[in-house]
Amino acid sequence: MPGRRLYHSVAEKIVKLIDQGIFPPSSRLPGERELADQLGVSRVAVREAEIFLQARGIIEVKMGSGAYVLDPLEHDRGLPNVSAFELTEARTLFESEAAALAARDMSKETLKLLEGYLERMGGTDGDAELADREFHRTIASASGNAAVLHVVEILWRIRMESEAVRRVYDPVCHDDAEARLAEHRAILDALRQRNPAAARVAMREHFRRLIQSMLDVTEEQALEELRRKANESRERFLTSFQL
Amino acid sequence: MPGRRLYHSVAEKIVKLIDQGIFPPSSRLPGERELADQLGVSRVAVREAEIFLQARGIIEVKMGSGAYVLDPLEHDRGLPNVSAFELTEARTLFESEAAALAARDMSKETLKLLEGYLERMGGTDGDAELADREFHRTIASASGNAAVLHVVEILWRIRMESEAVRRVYDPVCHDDAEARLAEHRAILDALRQRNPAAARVAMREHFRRLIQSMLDVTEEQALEELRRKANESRERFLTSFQL
DNA sequence: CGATCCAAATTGGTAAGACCAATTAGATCT
DNA sequence: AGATCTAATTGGTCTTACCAATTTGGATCG
Repeated sequence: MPGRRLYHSVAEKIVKLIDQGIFPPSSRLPGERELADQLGVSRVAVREAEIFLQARGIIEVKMGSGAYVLDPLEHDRGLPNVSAFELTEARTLFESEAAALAARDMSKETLKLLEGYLERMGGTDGDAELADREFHRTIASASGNAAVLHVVEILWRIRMESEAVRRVYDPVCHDDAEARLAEHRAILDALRQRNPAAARVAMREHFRRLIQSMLDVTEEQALEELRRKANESRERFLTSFQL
Repeated sequence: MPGRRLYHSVAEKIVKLIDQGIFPPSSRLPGERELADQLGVSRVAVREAEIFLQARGIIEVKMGSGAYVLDPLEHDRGLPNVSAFELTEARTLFESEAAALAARDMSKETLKLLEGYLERMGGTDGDAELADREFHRTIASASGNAAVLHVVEILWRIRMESEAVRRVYDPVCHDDAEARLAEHRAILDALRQRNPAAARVAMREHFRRLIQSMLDVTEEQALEELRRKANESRERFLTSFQL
């Protein structure tokens, strides 16, 4: 199948242009007739390619308007409906077990990798979140169990891509860099000692403090919401009085 | 998008016929011209629908031959490359934590559900595997944490759909019904006592015995492989001698 | 009677052309 | 400057024609 039909090679060419940034997310592809001209195929082949790409969630076709490149975030990514608290509780339970498993057999190379991520987490170049993710992913990988790694990767995908989770995590992570760094250092120390129980405890401690910070932030968000509603009531009352 | 274009409604009609079992996996759909007649649309609309369904991995189109319904197992399901042992180790760590979490607050309804699944697991109507899955899923659901449930569902999907895992699990599960039932009974008892530590231990014990059985099976499989290779060598030697 | 071969039938693949439906852009009017 | 209208541009559906690949059925041969 792949590559045998004309529409498939047309689709591949379009995807290449998207990947090269020539047509970034939200941009509009040339019209069917123009693309057919440029690629030296019939309009049917272009239409078929675009149907294929639409089925794959890569573009969206609008009648009379054109074909638009979808932002990858607009795909259905199969993310569950999970709150930040639920995610953090799950991470507490599962990532701590991954850390304990990894601590049994740490290599020098892995420890050096983790040290490097820790350093980047303390940096100021906006790379901290990615380094954080890689720190955790490296630990899961060091467990030597592909299923464990897969689960940790899924948890991190939820953390990075779920709107509901980000709304709570982002303000917390904005304010807690120092505590987070210290906790990750403690995790690394336990791993360096190849002490599974210590690694489990250090990882759980990290998430316990994270949940506490999240409670602070969500309380602040709830207070902000209450204040907003009180202001609305005040304005409505004054408006009624004036009428 | 959905339902707006003709090809989309054609695709939906085809999927309905597949879901109704009228065109089961591996069967061949009617030809484009015939489908176009039956549905009262042009052949182009049928082709477009089939391209869409092919992009979704639901059918496979062969030139000169026809469109064939794919077995769902032939999709790319995004399954990681995980061994049966890795999966079981991960389940040991993670499902035991889910059970401990669920044990904190078990409802009468959930316990009754679990009892029902246990009964079906002991039955002889080939329903045991599904009941087993639902037993575990219900526990994860009783944890009250959607992220935990999501992880357990993913682990079960790997268990059910990964060829490598099934090759090891199936012979084990064929032989160990009695032990499995007893272990699940122990898990249910711990949950009934709302004892998180006991639930964790019972779940881990279930997997410890499963891993032992898996070791037995894989040793048998390895011996079988050695015998097969020895037979091949013998046959090759005899053939050479005869030439 | 079974196996083989070959032509015809059937299947999907590609294209051109016609016309309809929806949107956008530009011109005109107030 | 904003509103309205029209033409241009866009995608949507269909018909027709012909090509490429596979399957089927009948004829022939051993």
